[in-house]
Amino acid sequence: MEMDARKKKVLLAIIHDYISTAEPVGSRTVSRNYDLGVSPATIRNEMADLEESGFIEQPHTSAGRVPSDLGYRYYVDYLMPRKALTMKQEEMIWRNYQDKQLEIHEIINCTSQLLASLTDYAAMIIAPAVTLVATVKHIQLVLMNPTRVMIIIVLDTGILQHHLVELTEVIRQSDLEQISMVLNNKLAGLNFDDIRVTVIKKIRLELSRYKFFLDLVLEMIQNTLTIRTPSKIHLGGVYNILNQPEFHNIERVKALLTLLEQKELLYEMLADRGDEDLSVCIGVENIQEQMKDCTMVTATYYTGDKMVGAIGVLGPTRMEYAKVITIVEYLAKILNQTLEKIQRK
Amino acid sequence: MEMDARKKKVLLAIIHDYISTAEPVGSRTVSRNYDLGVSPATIRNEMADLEESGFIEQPHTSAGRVPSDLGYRYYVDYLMPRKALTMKQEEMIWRNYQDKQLEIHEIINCTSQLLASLTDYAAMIIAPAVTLVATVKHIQLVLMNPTRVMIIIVLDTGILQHHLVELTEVIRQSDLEQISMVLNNKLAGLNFDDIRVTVIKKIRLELSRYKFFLDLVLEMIQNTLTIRTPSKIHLGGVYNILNQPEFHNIERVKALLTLLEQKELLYEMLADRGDEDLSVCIGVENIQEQMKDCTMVTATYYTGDKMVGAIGVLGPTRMEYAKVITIVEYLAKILNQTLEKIQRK
DNA sequence: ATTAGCACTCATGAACATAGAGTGCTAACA
DNA sequence: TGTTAGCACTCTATGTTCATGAGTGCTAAT
Repeated sequence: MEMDARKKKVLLAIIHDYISTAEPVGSRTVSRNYDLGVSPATIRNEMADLEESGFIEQPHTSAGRVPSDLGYRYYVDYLMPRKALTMKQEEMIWRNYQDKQLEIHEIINCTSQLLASLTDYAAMIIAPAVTLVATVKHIQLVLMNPTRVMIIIVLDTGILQHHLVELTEVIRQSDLEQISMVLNNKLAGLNFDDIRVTVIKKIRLELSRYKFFLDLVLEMIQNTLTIRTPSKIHLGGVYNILNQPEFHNIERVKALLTLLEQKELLYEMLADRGDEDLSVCIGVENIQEQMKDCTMVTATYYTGDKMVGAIGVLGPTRMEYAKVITIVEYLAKILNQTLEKIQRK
Repeated sequence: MEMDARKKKVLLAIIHDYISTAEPVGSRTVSRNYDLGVSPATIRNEMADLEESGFIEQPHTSAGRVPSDLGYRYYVDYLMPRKALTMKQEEMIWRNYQDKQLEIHEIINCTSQLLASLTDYAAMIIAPAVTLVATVKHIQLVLMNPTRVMIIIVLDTGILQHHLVELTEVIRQSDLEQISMVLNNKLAGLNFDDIRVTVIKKIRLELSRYKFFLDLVLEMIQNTLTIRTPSKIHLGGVYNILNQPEFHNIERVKALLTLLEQKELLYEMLADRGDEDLSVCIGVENIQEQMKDCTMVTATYYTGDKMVGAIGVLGPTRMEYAKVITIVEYLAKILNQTLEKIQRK
């Protein structure tokens, strides 16, 4: 598509104007407010061309133009000016992280709220699959009653997993202590990759008389270290979208909220981003029908070199792309750093 | 207020009709659909009286009548027929609880969702302040790094509390083990009421050389056993209210959702019910301005004889009172039983 | 005490007129 | 050849009028 400089300027003007007003943009408006040095008539010609190329559309004959999904795409890929964070934003972020936080969950939670309030859209974060890189710090077995045992696994990242197990046989506190000891000796300091069949076998051998119980425990440890529970998606500021004029229609709100309740779907959308660090999914580019008027900006974050999670912002296609992208990228980076700090202890 | 039998019938008819249609009810409708054996004109006279007494109101001169908050109040207190659960509802409840659940959080979560889907309104549950009756099962101190310790408190109710503590001095694993031992010896089996100053003093004495660390730990144990964290309110099916015609106005939705985000407020509303087991707060009876069109039905639930939590349903004042009250009462009872079962182990 | 009858009120929605924003096209202009 | 002024045209949004119908309150008859 041959886009001369002026066409780009016109498209840019239309997109910026529409983003801030949510009203179709007319040739007059462009000519007056974005000094291209040409008359509305000229703009109209350009607009006709842009419409033919599919970058903008007319809601109806006598209305102004509105950017199409394709238009936004071109904007994001080629036209969008990169924006630095404002002082105010930096300060908000700084303030949010200043009290040193030790807990990952707390960090994730704060970040999702921060993301939402910075952007004024809905924020979502896949909690880090820290278990993939985490190592076992301590395993504790607590006897709740003669046939019920609570298994507690403490990871070095500060994450705690616990599970109640119901046994068919009675077990004594002293038995548990012995099992605990062996487990801790063998597993402490190891991560998922380290815990190989050989280790497991050794434990099985050493504790063969507790077989009926041991299998449950080992299975649970396996789960703790591998499962990325799809439920661990944090949403923040979902109600922000109610402030957007495109969501003054209750039906649309309902559709989207219903979608946001399906955590598995969200998980997919956030996680299946290929190897791009930052992804912008505009309108119909989203697989979900209900999201055809929405854009999702996502970024992945890492610990070391493993991808462990993703953060995202969901808003109308008429989104403040420059601002949102800057913020999402920045917060992903901050998450990287913060997690790495925890990781390094 | 002298209400003869027919007036009551008319009020009942108006309320039932309005609850199911959400449309103002006219004298014709009442006469035709609720056989009182009198003509519309007679009904009109009765309605005029009811309006004068404040039980019903007219949105405008030529509209039918709508129950007022006072009308609903009278209905709930004197007119409402008690309703048994339907087979379908019983089955839904039964199915929800059939897989034996061991974890309190899980139970609370399920219950809030169940409550919402049974009633079609928003459900909220204050997680049981189990810590008040819970006893300490086990205390574990895990050394995360030389100056950071994770304190884990396991309660007999299966609740786990943990906290990371940053120390100013270095501490060794062996120190922790000794502290753990003393704490467990002294505190295991005790609940909040049992843990008196004398016990604490004894511990302080016995572990005087760990003073710098001990105070932190003891403080945290105190907190665990006393604090009713206001954040522990589970909401379920908030979006159900979008299906109610009274919430087709976005502004109203926004106001209510904002309110629901203030957990402390919710906590107050749910908890401050005096000694009533079941409470129905209709329209302006709610302190919150934003809830003047809403009714909240709440019930408290107990473990043993201590009040430990509350469940509630929030919907428009035009609520299916009979159904909701039945369900709320029933689920509160079920929670009682379930928790007691856990309590008894 | 009840009710039929009737005049009156008011929301709702259709039909219609008007204003205004914006377009596309044409012809003139630099 | 690109740009622009001018103009007719389109379509939405807004406001007005008017008819309709649901529902009422009142009165007089039963």
